[in-house]
Amino acid sequence: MANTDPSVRVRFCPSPTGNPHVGLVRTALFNWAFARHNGGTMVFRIEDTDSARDSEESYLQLLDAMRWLGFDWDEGPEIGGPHAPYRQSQRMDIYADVARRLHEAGHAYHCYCSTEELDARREAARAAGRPSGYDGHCRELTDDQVAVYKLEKREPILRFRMPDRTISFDDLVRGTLTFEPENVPDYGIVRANGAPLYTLVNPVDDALMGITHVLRGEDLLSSTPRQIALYAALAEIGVGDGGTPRFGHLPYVMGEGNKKLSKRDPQASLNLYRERGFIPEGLLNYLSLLGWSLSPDDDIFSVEQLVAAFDIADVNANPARFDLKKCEHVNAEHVRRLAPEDFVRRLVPYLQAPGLLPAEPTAEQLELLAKVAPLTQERMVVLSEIVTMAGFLFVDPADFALDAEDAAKVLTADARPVLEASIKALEELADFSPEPIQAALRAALVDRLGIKPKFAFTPLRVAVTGRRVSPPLFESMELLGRPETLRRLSAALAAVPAA
RNA sequence: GCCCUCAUCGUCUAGUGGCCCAGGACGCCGCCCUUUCAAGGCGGUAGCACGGGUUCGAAUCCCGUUGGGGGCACCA
Repeated sequence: MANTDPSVRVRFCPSPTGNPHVGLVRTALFNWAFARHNGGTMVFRIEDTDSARDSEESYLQLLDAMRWLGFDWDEGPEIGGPHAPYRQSQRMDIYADVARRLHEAGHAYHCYCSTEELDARREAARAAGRPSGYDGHCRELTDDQVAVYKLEKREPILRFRMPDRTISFDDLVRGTLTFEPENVPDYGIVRANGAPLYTLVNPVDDALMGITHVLRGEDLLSSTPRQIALYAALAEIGVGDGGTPRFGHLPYVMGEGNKKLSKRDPQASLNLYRERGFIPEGLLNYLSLLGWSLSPDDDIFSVEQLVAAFDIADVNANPARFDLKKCEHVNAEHVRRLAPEDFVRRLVPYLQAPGLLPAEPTAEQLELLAKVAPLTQERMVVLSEIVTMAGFLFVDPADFALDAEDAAKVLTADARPVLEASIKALEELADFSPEPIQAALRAALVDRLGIKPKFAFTPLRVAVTGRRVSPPLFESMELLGRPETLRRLSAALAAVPAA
């Protein structure tokens, strides 16, 4: 195991817009694993400075997602900490003060350029083959110029003054990165209406909260030199302890084709995976494989194993495509590893969703679930499959219906003798449990009628469970009970077309 | 357009100069097992983007090309 460092302080700082998505989860996972591996501190901060896009609902979903995934935090919403509050919307006074001091110290200046002017000059720069960032127009305005702008009732934004020097840093996953000053233009840090921007609040809070390692998405890579410059300015005016965090830029999680998985992409939605019945163990295992690996020949591992081995230095730099098939496989492996009681407990909500179980299941219902669960555990990929696999046991007999396609394919005239012989054999059976059921049906159908097992049992399966794919047949019959089993076989017989 | 970045089977990856005519996993294709579907077992398919260097030796180091991705906001 790599050396650990308890002084590590990392943060996960999403902005509450839209639903949590898998890219966000992977970022949270790596930060959390890094903190826990080192015995360091995990800070959870909410970056809600964009009132136009942030929502309380999204904030609540974020908290819920973190808890469901099993991520805990040492400082943050609901538990507080030495740097509280941890929602940026509650820290506006701090930012206003820092912005003022930055301005006074000459690290930032008022910029009166209008959006239209900016756009026009940007276009011109592009056309001329020059870098298209801010051109420094308002860097050194004279008092007269400012007076004119004020007369025109222009409201300035506050813009950070980038130093005229090469900035390079040692990225934890990419090595040394270097940026020349002409490519890192001055940038806005406070809106004209006084609201601070992410470009200001993110580094300010990282400095104030003593963050030592910033592990974030690759999309923030090119803004890193700006933040490093801001850090230096903050140190100069006495904000934070003067240190600059190390940065590690995680590769993208890509969707279909070659585009980054975006929040709008349905395939990216964490809620979707929860609803389908992915379990946190499976999802986190799979997500960790996107850019990292535990060992050369083992893809399936626990969160504990991940934490024990995780090092940001081992993370790949290249973007990874999200592969649903593999994600499902990894999840299935973890479903199989669940302890039986745990498995049963997690199944309950998936049967409640379609109304197969009430909000308060009875003891009998839970007992039945406990009996059928083992028959389904190793053939299940996601938990919601319990509905199609075991729904036939929980559905009200009056509502039981056969899968139309399966019935049409299997319950043909040929099935008539099979059903008749089966009903007879099962009526006469003394002990209605799997072994005797199998023996009796085999004798009646395979031995006596000479039907191949596959053709003998498939019609029974459809008649009893409603579909061609189900848990083992004889166990299913036992759990259903003789009366209902016979009733369904008779109903199927009645529906079979005459020969 | 400018800047940054990435590049091993279809996909995720192992590989940090000799252990690699490249290992694992998912997928896919066969076969076995079998009351269905899975699971499991066995076998197969498929890759170092290209071109130059450096070196006794390169998937591994350097340069270039090509291709992918990102940034260039009063979003985060």
